Amino acid sequence: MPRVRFAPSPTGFLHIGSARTFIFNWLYARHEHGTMILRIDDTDADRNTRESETSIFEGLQWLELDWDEQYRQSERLELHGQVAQAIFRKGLAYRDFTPAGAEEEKSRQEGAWLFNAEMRELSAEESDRRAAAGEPFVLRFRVPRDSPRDIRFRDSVYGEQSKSTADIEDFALLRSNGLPTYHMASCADDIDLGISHIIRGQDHLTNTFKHVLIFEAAGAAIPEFAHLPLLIAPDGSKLSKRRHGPVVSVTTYRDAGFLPQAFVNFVCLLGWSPKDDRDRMSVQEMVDAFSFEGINRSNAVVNFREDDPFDPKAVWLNAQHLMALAPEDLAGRLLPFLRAAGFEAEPGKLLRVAPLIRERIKTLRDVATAADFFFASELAPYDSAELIPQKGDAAMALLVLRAALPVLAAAEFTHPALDAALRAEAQRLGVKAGQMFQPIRVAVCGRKAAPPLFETLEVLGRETCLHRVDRAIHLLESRNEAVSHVDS
RNA sequence: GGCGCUAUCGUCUAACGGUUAGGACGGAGCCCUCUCAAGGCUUAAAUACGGGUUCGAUUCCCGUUAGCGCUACCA
Repeated sequence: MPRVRFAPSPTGFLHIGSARTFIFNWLYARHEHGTMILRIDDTDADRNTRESETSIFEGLQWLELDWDEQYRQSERLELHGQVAQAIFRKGLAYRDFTPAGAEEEKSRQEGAWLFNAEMRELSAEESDRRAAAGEPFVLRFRVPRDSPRDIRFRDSVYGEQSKSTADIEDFALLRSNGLPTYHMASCADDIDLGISHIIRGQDHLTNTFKHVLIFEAAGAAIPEFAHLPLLIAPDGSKLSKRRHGPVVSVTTYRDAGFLPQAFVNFVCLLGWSPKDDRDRMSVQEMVDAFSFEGINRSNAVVNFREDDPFDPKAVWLNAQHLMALAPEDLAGRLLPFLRAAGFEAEPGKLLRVAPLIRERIKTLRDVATAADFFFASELAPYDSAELIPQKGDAAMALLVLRAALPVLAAAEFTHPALDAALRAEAQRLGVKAGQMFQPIRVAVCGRKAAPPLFETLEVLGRETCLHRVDRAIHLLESRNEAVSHVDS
């Protein structure tokens, strides 16, 4: 049974790239009926914040994906130290007493810094003596130097990988404050937690050679690796909080009214393909179809813009998922957005409205602009010119609306009955059906673009409809007066 | 600089040596239609460049170019 982990470091909000790494791990775990582990990699006390950790959980919760085990790296420091010690005792690591940020900097700038021979060759006696004297040191891995050999591993995405030890520097295992570095803590935990597959961003591909060295030194089995191509901005730069702001945060998608399943769908299609022509997929379909073979190797652009923070395909997918939702589910998700926009929405009514707007909204948040007239007690002001139908004039609008009043007052208030009655009235008046419907639509909705008229009337109810049509008539009358006044 | 990785329409991708290089988003057009949508149909749009290998290269190899990553006592 595979065991996989998502190991974010709490140094900012959960961004879309990290979320994708979580999703790929989760998809693999669920596909293989394995174990999904969440591990907070918080060994860098200087940069970790509690707020960031909270926001990461917030982001993960929104995804509606779960995990089976949870750990915090800072609570496992003892283990990391033990593994480091074991490596040290085997002579595979050494103490480096070079003060932090000392002259080494210069030689590093010039290029190939691999190790400091003086420290690497320090005698055991002197090393022990200086350590005992309390001199701070960094514990470094002693990368084999005598006869360079190739470190190899097979990546499930990128294939066979190899790198000469001659190109790997003596990296740190323990910092001078005694805390483990990422490499150390991560490998020690991966060993201890029995991680079988490490699925992470491609930015770790070259780090993996170091990790293989650590696994070997610790006498542990080497896990499988699957590195994911990176997500990048339209200009090719990597996604960053500083440069791209909140558009890279998953909570931005949440707050904009994306459905988690749509977000998961969008993100999993970035760098992975089911190899058939499917694009809109349910979470279960993604789980079923997921495999490392479907992951490709080149970076994927999240196609956002300054003026539009969301990739058009994400928006389209969201609309697709919105339409696939059961009305009750949709209404339930719409409600908080409606309330946030200041509408006193009653759930029963929303359930009737939801089917009318589902094909007309791209995000949940759109409900505020698409369904406002259902919930507002008074219509927002609109231009009376909107009431004038195609190839008609104000007089026609007035005629139609006046005629509509008694029909609306008398007809059975159902979709088919209203349809029949208003069509008949249009015919009687000698106007086209559209010319009849449009003024009523605007009178009732306050705008031209709206859901189908009869369902709308039905949901709105007789009283509201009569009131709004009446108001529209007054609007037109005062408009006519104004016009004739100008004419004379 | 060193090392590693990558390269198909604007974007996400399919084509594991032989296709008129396919699909999706977005764009354009048409249809449907009480508006707006949704839906349907049509259309423009790509194999970075140069060498090989091969009867035949998007596909395999080499080089160039470009991009990305690592090169921290960050992860």
